[in-house]
Amino acid sequence: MISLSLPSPTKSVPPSFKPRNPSRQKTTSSIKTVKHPNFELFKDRLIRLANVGHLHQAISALDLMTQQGLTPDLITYSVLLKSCIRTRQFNLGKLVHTKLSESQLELDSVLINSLISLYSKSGDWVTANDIFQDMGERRDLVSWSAMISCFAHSGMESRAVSTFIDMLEFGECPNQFCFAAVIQACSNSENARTGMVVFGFVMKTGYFESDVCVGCALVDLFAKGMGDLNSAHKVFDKMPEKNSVSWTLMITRYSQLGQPKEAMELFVDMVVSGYMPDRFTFSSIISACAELEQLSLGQQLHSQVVKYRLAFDVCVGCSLVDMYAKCATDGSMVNSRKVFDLLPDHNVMSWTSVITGYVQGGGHDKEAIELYCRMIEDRVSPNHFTFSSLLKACGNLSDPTAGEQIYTHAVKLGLASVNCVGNSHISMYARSGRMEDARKAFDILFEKNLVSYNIIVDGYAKNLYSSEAFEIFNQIEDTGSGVDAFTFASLLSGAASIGAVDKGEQIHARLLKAGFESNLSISNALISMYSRCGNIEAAIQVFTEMEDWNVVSWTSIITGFAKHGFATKALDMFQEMLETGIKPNEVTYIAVLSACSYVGMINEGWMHFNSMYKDHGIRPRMEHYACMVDLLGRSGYLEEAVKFINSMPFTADALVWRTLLGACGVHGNIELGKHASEMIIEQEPNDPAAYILLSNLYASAGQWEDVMKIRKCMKQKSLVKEAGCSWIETENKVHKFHVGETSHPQAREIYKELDQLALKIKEMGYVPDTNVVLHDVEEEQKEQYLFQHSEKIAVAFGLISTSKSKPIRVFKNLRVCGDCHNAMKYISMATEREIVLRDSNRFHHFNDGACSCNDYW
DNA sequence: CTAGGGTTAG
Repeated sequence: MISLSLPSPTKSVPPSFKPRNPSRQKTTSSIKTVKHPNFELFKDRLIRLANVGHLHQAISALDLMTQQGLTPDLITYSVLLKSCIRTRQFNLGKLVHTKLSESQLELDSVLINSLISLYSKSGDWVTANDIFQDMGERRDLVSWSAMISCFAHSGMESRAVSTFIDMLEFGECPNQFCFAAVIQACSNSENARTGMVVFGFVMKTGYFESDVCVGCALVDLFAKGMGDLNSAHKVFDKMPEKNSVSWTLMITRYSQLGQPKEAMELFVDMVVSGYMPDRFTFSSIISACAELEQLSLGQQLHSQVVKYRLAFDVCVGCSLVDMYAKCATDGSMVNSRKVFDLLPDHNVMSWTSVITGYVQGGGHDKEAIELYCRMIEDRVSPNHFTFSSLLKACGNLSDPTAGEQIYTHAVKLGLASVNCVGNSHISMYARSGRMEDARKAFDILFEKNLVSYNIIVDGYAKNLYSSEAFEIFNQIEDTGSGVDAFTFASLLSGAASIGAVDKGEQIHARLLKAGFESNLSISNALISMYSRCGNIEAAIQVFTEMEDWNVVSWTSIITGFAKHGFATKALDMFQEMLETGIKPNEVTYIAVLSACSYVGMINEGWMHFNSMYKDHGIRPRMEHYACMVDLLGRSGYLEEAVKFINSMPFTADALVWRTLLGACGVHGNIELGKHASEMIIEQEPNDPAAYILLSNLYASAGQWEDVMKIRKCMKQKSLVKEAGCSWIETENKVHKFHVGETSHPQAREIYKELDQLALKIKEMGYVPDTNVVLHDVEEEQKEQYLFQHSEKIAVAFGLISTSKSKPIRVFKNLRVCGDCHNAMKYISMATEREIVLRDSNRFHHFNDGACSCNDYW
């Protein structure tokens, strides 16, 4: 289960612990016996300096002693080392370690245990473990406990547990320290079962009653390990002795496990019961504010901590950095950064807090990586949390090159084997679309947990590798580690991306069985799965049967109605949502505005656009402006759309211009289209979409020379158009088709069906729209090209392989072409089948010769 | 000599 043959990373100053040369030892002891008259004097002074924390001076005193031929004894070193650990001056501690190695003294277990503690606390588990491994006979219960604890707080909980088991086999009997450490390691979903065994064990020993630390560890076992706050609270109530640490722990867990209000109430209880809140307590309730996104309360607490003189404490500082980042409604890091910059001392946590703030705030990923560089310059060593956030930033940026560099740093520090770093590494590749690398990163993990599985399943699903996604899903069920809400959510969104409604229904059945019926996020995922798979009726049913709705539920159903062309229904739902007192968010407004734009409701669109800031304080973002450009442009108000773009409070990005270019295509406005594509190319010179859209525009106007020019330009830049493809799910399998696809086993039947369809619909009045063919060839050949379009192939396959009672649901990665749209109407009439087609933008329901979009798209 | 509360991946 646990590999001991980890690649050994390069370490800083690895002192040797091999047994000393015996003759040399004799010399050492002979020096020791000859006591210089000043020896005790030097030693006393040194110890006094160390105890008051003047460590630099103490180390100078140590050097002076050695220069004068005096050999400081183990006690002197021990005091010095402890002081370094206590004051968290780990670099000085490591310096003492080097001097200790040079002194040739033989170390006893007490001193070595201090060294393990030093490296453990400085985040260097590799060196701590090397020292532990080299101890041999001298290893005692304290060493084992220190090592277990080291693994536990280095994010290697399973290794901590296996070390504990090794210890038991070795014959050591655990004490309260050891129990506290191993229970801590068990306080996560992977090891909670083991934790419960230890729980039974420890309750017989009496350590629960006698030791607050054991009690705290048990509170966490239930809270973090089992996710069961009620039981955690019961343990807390039963603790015979409480202190501010145990109170703070309980408050923190309430806040972290989604009950920040209860955390606040408990804080009041604590103060009323006469316990003094300290820096950790403040830190915890400031975090509760961040959870509640209550900026004003957070600011009040900020002024409180200023009064308590805790404002410059690193720990409180971290939570303030986090709170200001999470509560900034405009995504600005200004306040958070101000708090960070004012902190007099920075450590790993404060750096990690601000980096994480930048990453989670969205759109500040580059700054996060810059901060990391500054952190390195400041010689602060990052830990596994830091790397998690940084790799996430690289994933957000789709920049696997930077990610690989950062991952290399993690490898060097021995942190790549930490679960959350490995998981972020997979996620980084998956989000950059590099699934093969993601799979490699997944395969090299020492230990896979549920999160690892969820990431890879999600990656496969989002990148449309459906069979791989479900293969992994079956593996999860086999491992028995339990499928959780995240897995279901990933799978549902995967099924939704692919449009695999049969799979979606299966997952639905499974999650009902697993008891996730009333889980809000899952229900929301179901709404969007059914809607995105083309079954809006099922989506409505899920929505109606829910017990409670949040803004995501409402937004999902509004988006569903909008995408399926039911604009009025979408707007009615929005109204209803406001009446029930739910506050809309940015995403809700994207749904509302696009509902208007899909059907050309200009007045309503303007009304909502103006109201979003005025009535709800939501500042329109680029996407909202793009919706308005779409609404105006496609309704034919191209000049107004341009005027609108020029009046925007920020520079329009490529998305906005691409939207306008699309509208120019619909209305054949070549001049404006040229302008729009220039604007896109200026910002994204290597975006093939701009060239393709412009070339389509020229082609539909018959300007073949211009088409050729664009082709040539694209070739020079080696830009490739995203290949169009369509797919359909039948009997749990996704069949994917590209243009002119012939590799499908049933290709012969499919093309036969297509030929028959062509004849039939032409008789009914269908005229091929050869204008959309972008090649300058003969008419007849153009018609042939048209009947090789992927969406037509997919529909033909659907017709020959599905039963008549069900609608045919086809999905396309790009926008549906004009000729296909027209042909689908005829096909629906000729075959008396409903055809549901999802393109990159919206749904088209073809029924009896008409489309639900009323040809407005 | 070893211990408890603050950050993290989906």
